[in-house]
Amino acid sequence: MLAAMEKPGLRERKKQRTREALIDAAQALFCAHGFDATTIDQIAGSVEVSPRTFFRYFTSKEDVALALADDQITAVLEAFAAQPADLPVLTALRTAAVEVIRTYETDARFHSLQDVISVNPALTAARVERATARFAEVASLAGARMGVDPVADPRPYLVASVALCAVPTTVVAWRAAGHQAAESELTRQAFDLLSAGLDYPAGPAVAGR
Amino acid sequence: MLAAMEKPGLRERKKQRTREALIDAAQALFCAHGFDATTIDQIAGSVEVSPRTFFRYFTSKEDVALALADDQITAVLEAFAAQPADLPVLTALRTAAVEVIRTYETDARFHSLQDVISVNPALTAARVERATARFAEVASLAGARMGVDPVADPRPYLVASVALCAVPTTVVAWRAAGHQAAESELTRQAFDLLSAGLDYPAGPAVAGR
DNA sequence: GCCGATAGTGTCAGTAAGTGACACTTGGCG
DNA sequence: CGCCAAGTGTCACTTACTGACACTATCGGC
Repeated sequence: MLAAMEKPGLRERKKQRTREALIDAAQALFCAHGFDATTIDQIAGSVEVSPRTFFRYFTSKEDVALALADDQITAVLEAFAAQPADLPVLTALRTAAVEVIRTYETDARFHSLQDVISVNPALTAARVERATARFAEVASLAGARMGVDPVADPRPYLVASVALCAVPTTVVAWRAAGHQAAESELTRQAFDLLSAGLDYPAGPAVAGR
Repeated sequence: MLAAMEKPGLRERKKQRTREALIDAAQALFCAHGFDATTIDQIAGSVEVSPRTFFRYFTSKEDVALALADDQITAVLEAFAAQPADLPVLTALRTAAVEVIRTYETDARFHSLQDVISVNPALTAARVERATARFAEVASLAGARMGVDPVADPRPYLVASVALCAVPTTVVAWRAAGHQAAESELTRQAFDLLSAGLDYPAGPAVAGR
């Protein structure tokens, strides 16, 4: 079960190359013309592959756009599991998330794709959908960390949903509003605010609106 | 601008009836056969209207399914604005959300539609999309309540995204996991946990996995 | 009560996503 | 070489959704 580092055979490697090529082509086209304006025919065409074949690699147009986002979630999961066991949940999760985002932050391809996703509401929502599909995994890890049963206690689920869904969404909204701070910094900030609790008291009336 | 309670004319009323009829028909069909298995032709047909006309009332199939969800968000917005100004943000938002959900909780139609949405990932995602579109409104209200500028301070946005996106998602996940508690109760609980902060310390190792 | 502007609807033709069936090509292997 | 199966292309099809244009029914003024 562990030994699988063998060179995977010529066929397998070709398949992998096709997959990568499709992702690259899709990203390039999405960045150039936008998500909606790009057709499957174009993506497939620019890799010299039939549209039918595209759908043998990706279940939908969204799928190819979110391939990297999926990898990112997986990476956060792994980093979360690797944190020292005595850390409070959100602290561990924050550290994991920030670590992962730091890794991607230098990747130009990642950034332009990030923009493509942020700009398109349907894509943004689809990313949340992907995240939702993995709540159970995060909740399970969080529950173990807290020493509670994630089936009996709603808190691990809440932590998972906030981390996988609210935090990235907030970051996107915040960026879209014109604040160009680094993703990792915004993420760290969001987690810290969540740690402290969100029930801010009423303040003095603010001038203007 | 205030006087608009006039009987809106025969034409307008007919339009409204068609809209309601389409929503009802769609809901019935969705509940009976599921979202994907229901076609626009069926919905339009059962109201004796052309498919083209359907798209003059709703921009998409999702749109008709989420018509009620939109109303719900609007209701929460209004209830939030109506809360006493000296309440802490999350407390006010929690009260508003619980009030609204209580209202809908007795509506059988709402419940079956809720199930239709939860069961379909694409619909769930679309609902998140709708919620995301209204972050700015909630953030603005929250900012005013906190006495801070929602453009300069990320906290109102965080509150908005958690309330509109993470909380309902958690509730759905929690229900899907088999816990049949009332929506309003789960929502209240989620808000209370958020108020207290989520950074739970590491606990003793839990038996089982 | 007639009549013209206009809102609402139907018809038709078209694009694009996504799927199933089947035939073909090509890598892996005796 | 020649077989098997994975991978791919082709074709035909369904369905969501859109634009153009013609038709019908309401509403306003006369």
